[in-house]
Formats: sequence, C-alpha cells, structure tokens
Amino acid sequence: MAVALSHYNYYHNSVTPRNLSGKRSSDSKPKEDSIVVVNPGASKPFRFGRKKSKTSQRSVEQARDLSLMQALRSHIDSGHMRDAVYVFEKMKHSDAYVWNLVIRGFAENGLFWEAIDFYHRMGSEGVRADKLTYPIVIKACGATVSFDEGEKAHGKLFKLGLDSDVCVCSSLISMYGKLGCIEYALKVFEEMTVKDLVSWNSLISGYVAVGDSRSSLMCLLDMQVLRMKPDRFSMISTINACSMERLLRSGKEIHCQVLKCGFELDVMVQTSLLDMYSKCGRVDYAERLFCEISLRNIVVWNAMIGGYVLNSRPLEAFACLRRMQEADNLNPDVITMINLLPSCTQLGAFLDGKSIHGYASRKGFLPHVVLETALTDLYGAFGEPKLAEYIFGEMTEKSLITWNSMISTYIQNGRNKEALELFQELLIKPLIPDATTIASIVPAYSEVALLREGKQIHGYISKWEHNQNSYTLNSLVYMYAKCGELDTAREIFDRISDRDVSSWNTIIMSYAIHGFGRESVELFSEMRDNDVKPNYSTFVSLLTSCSISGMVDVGWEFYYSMKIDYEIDPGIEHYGCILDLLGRAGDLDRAKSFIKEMPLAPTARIWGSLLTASRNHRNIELAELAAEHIFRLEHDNTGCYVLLSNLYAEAERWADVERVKSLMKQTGSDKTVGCSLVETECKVHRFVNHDRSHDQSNMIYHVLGILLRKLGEETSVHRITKFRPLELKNKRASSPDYHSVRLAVCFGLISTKVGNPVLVRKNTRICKDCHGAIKKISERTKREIVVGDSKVFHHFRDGNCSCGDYW
DNA sequence: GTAGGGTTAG
Repeated sequence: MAVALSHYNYYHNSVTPRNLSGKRSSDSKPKEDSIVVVNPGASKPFRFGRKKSKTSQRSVEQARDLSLMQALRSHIDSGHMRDAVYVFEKMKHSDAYVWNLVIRGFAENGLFWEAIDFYHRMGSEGVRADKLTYPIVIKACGATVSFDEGEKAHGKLFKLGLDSDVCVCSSLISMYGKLGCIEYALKVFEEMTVKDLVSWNSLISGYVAVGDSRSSLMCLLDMQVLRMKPDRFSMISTINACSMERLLRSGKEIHCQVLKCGFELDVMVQTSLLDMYSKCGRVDYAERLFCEISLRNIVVWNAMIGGYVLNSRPLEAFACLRRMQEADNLNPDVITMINLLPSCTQLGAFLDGKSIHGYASRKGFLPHVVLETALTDLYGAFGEPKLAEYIFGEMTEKSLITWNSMISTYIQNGRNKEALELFQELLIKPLIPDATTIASIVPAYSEVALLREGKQIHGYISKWEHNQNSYTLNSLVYMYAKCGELDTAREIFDRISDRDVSSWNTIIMSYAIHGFGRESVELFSEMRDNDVKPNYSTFVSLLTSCSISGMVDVGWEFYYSMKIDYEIDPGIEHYGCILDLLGRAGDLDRAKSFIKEMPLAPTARIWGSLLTASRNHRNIELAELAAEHIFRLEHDNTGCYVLLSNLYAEAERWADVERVKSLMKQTGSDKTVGCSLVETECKVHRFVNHDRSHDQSNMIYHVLGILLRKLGEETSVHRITKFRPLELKNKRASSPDYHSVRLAVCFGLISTKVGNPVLVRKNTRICKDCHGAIKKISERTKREIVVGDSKVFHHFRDGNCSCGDYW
C-alpha cells in the first residue's frame, strides 16, 4: 500500500486542471464504500461469514475479483485514477490485462509519466508487458518527449519479438516523430513488412511533427500511388502541414480531396481546414467554413477566435467570444484565454489582459505553462517586466518558449543585462536554445556592445545546429556592426547563402550607422540586382543612412521612390529620417512645417530630431518648442534635458541651465553617467570623465598631456562648458580635456598594436570638443580611431571624420 | 476483455 500511496501523492501533484477537471470529487481520500461493490448477479450484497466450504470460498473470491474488476473499469472510465489504483492494489494482478487497463487509464487522462512508471512497476513485479502494453507506453514516451524511455521500451519490445506487430510499429513511428527523430520513424516504417493505413498516417503526422510539411504531403501522394486510400486522419495531418508553412494552394487541393472523399462534415477536418485558411491569411475562407459547421464545439470556436487574433483582428476576436457565450452557451477554456491575450496587446487593452489573468486564475486554469507564457508576453508587451518576471519566477513548469518569452520581454523593455543573464542561466538548463532564442538574444549583445561577449555568442552559434539560419546570421551581422567591427559584419553577410530582404536591410543599416552612406546606397543597388524586393525596413535603413551621411538629395529621392515605385507608405521612422535630413540642411522652417503636415502623430523621436537640428543651428526658440513637446510625451526624457541645458550653456544663459537642472531633479531623471569603453583581449576597460581609477592612469594622463600640448591652443579655444554651474566653481572638473572618450582613446592608443584601429564605445553622444580633438589625434598619431557613440560610429582618419562633422 | 494515427494554444 505504501507504494500505492506514494503514487497517489504523485498523481495528485502532477494532475493538471485540464486532465482531471470535473472528474474528481473534492474529497481526496478514496471512499471505502466505493470499492465494496454490489455483485450484479446477486440480489443482496455479499456477506463474509466465518465458516465456508472450499467451493464457496473460491466462488466468494471469484465474485470479489469480478467486483473489483468492475470497480476498476468504472473508475478508469470515469477518469478517477486514484480510486482505480486503490482498487488495483486490492486485486491480484499477475495478468498483463489488468496492468494494461491501468496504464491505458493513465495515458487517457494525460498522466503519461504515471503510465510509464506503472509499466516499470509491472516489469519489476514480474509481469511481462505484451503487444497491447507497448503501444500505450510508447505513446506515453512520445507525449512526455522522453527519448531515453522510448528507446529503452523499443529495445525491450524488440527483444520480445514484438517489433513485427503493426500496432506497435505505428506507435513507434508516431513516437519518433514527436521526439523529432524522423529518421528513426522512417527506419521503422521501411522495415515493416505489412503497412496499413495507420502506419502511413503515423509517418505523415511524424513529418508534420518535425516541421517537414513537404515530406508529409509527398507521403500522402505516395500512399495513394500504392492504392492506399487516405482517411480523415490523413487529411487532418496534411492540412496541418499546409497550415504550418502557409501552403494555401496545397491546402485548397486537400480541401478538394476532403470534399471528394466525403469528409467535409467531420468536425475535426472542418476545424483543421478553418485553421489552415486563417493561418494562410484567408480569414474570409475560414469564416465561410465556420458558418458551414453546424455543431460548433469549443475547439471550432477557439480556432475561429485564434484566426481573428492571428490576422490582427482583435475586435472580431472578442465579438466571436461573445457569440460563443451567447449563441452556443459555451464557456471559454484555457485555450480561449491563450488566444485572446495577444488581442489585448493588439488593442492596447491592458486591463482586459489583466481581467483574463484574473478569470483564468479563478477558473483554476493556472498553473498552465502555455497560459503563463502568454501572460509573460502580455506583461512584457505592456512594459511591465516586473509582472512578467513574477509569473516566470512562480512557474512550476517552463518550456523553451517560456524562456524565450521572458528573454524577449527583457529585451523589449531595454533590460539587456537581465536578458543576457537569463540566457546564461538557460544555457545550463537541459533545454537547447532555438532560432527564436538566438534571434532575440543576439541583439542584446549588440546593445551592450561588448565585442568580447559578442564573439562568445558567435562561438556558441558556430557550434549550434541552426547556425546557417538566416535570422541568426542577420542578427550576427548587426551585432558586429553595432560592436564596431563593420568588416566582420560584412564578412558574415557575404557568407550568407540565401540572403533575404532582412539580410540586405541589416547590412545597409550596418553601413548606415558607420556613416558610410555611399556604400549603403551601392548595397541597395546590388540588392535590386539580386531581385530582392525592398520593404518598409529597407527604406528605414536607406533613409537613416542618408540622414547620417548628409546625403540630402538622395534621401529625398528614396522618400519619393518608396511611395511611387514600391507603393510603401512612409511610417514614423521614415518621417524621422526626413526630419533629420531637413535639420542637417538647416532648413528649420521646413522641418517645422513638415511635422505639422505629417499624417501621423509626432512622437518624442520626431520632436527630438527637431531639437537636435535647432541645437546644431543655435535656434533656442525652436529648441524650446521641441523640448516642450517632448516633455509632454516623455516627462523624464533625460537626453532632452541634457541637450537643452547644453544649448543654454553654449549661449551662456546660466540661469536657464540651473532651471533645467532643477526640473531634472524634480522629475527624478538623472543625467546618464557618460562612460567610454575600450576592449582589450582579456578585459573591458571603462572610463568616466576625469577618471583616475585605471591601473595605467598615470601613463594615460601623461600621454594625453603630450597629445593635448601637441594639439596646441585649439582645444582650449573650443572649450565650451557643458552643464557648468552658475558659479563656475567646478570649471576644472567640467573641462572637456579629460572627458572619458579621450582617456579611452589614449588607453586604446597605448594598448593596441600600431597600425590597428583604436575602437572606443561610448554610451552618450560625443561632444564637439572631443570630436575636434580626436580628429587631430588621428592626424598626429596616424592611427585610425573609431568612436561609436549612442547613435553613430565616427571613423577618424587623417584629421577627418566619416560623419562630416554633423551628428 | 485491453493496442497504433487526428482538430484549437505560448
């Protein structure tokens, strides 16, 4: 009994609401009277007397066994597995039949691990598993994605000579498909002497499970060539294959077959078709099918709701939910909730999302790995990483998708450091990162811009099986560009065998942020020569490039061309770039009217562009107007305060400088501590302004002193005080001579090989003084110096900078 | 007396 009780606890803990909801009473202890059953053949219940003859003793035992067997069946049929096991323990169970019943009971109730445990217990109690045990156990191994268990069971059944059984083999094919080992599935299939319809269907669904839609469709054709007539199972699996890869044409062909074979009234076939059409973007077809379904169960409704959500029609999704409740009197289930959460994001309806969370909680849908993951996404999308973090932390079961969701939540909310830490934690878990993980984490490396770490992730990716995935390679291209190694970025781009539009957009943007506008434009021509059609993002990259490199006319050409030649309506990013172009050309009036005439509501980024232009052209009035708009949208925009304050300082309006500073204090926005980084092979060296903490500080200051003296008077003439207090008492401290970027450049010069460029990364924009000084340093030292600030890379060479002195 | 393949979800 001890064994049985330990099992009870296990079952109880691992039961998900979906498995046993509504099937169990709240009383956790099995009731005695539920197992002392009435003998159906007798008019009275049995009474156990003291003295009995041998014959009557046997008949009593037989009757008892019969009663227990009936009780066992009844508990299994009603899903009461705890009670079933309780009865099982009271029975003689030397026969595989009883064991098979219980194992099947577990599997049917979704308790697959328990099914596997019971199979092991069966072996340890000396009862041999038979050809009816294995299909269930194998199915359980597939469902729990347990390769080791599956392989062991396969070995065992092979030894027992059960590998020639068609049912056993079909279950093996299906299991290997679910485990992602399609080659094993195929081997089992090929070695089968007799293949029936189920074997074919198992292989078809195996291909679907591993995402190989085309092979599953080929399989459907192959079986027909061999005169094997497909059934509804074959249809459902191949329809799913079409959904997965949005193969609308094949989907329609299978729809025709469905009609020809007369499966069109099968609700599961109908649901699969509905789902296929919505996944292929044809909500209209999905709706038509939906109307034709006479008996709509919750799965049909969920598929329709999911279709609306997937096609970004959140209002219709909610309307569909109401119809489901009113017309068919159906209550939403956990899948309905999961489906609806993204539509809350689409609608910007945070409170509705929270209500769904509350409803799910009240209904006992939680814990549920998929729902919790969807909630993590929801909170992440609404800028609530703390709430997402809480859900993630409390989760009892986490899948790779859960981890991916939390990582991207951090990234979406600018928490790159946390994302990277979580990724490192994932690496030590028994989960293997997939393309989504990699595609989301690599940009985080780009943001922290540490080449050393970026190279580590590159090393990891090189060993990883999906390393030729274009998403991954695109993200690596951008990572290297952002970390300052444009050449490496280009090398990786050149090695991508199937460059998609994103690959081109990425490389164009890479050249853009390095200020190489002409190269960006050339790459665009090359992209067109390769018959790759530009999209919305292509023009963001191109216009960014034109604005950074000051290619005003070319920029305007692209702006008109995207509308006329490519029918792409400009979005807010494009307008931002055009404003940068106008600002750069000093056309402030036109910039102002451009904002007014824009068909989209101006964002802080748009006003920020006007602010930068006003600052660069010393138009305080316009800068104030822009700042006012920015503060209305983002009251704590630190960059805006700093820029405005610098502008006042340049105009020597010290009272205004103080006013801005106190405003900053009031809003609680702290000035970002500017720092500059230089990476050597084994270390990241971080400098702040006037830093003396570095080991080689004396040397750095000594060299910098020499360089500054060499630069002569120019630096002091350019000395424009930033953020200087009214009293000027910290005049020395605010001097740009020892700004972090100069210290970093200096350290770079003495710590890298002559001939190699010096790479410095900076978290704020470079100031005019330092820009001028580094130009001269590059000339005097004959070294190439690359400084990546918070927006662009400045390539200093021979006294010039790639930005053309405008940033 | 009990087996194998199937619909909606992150």
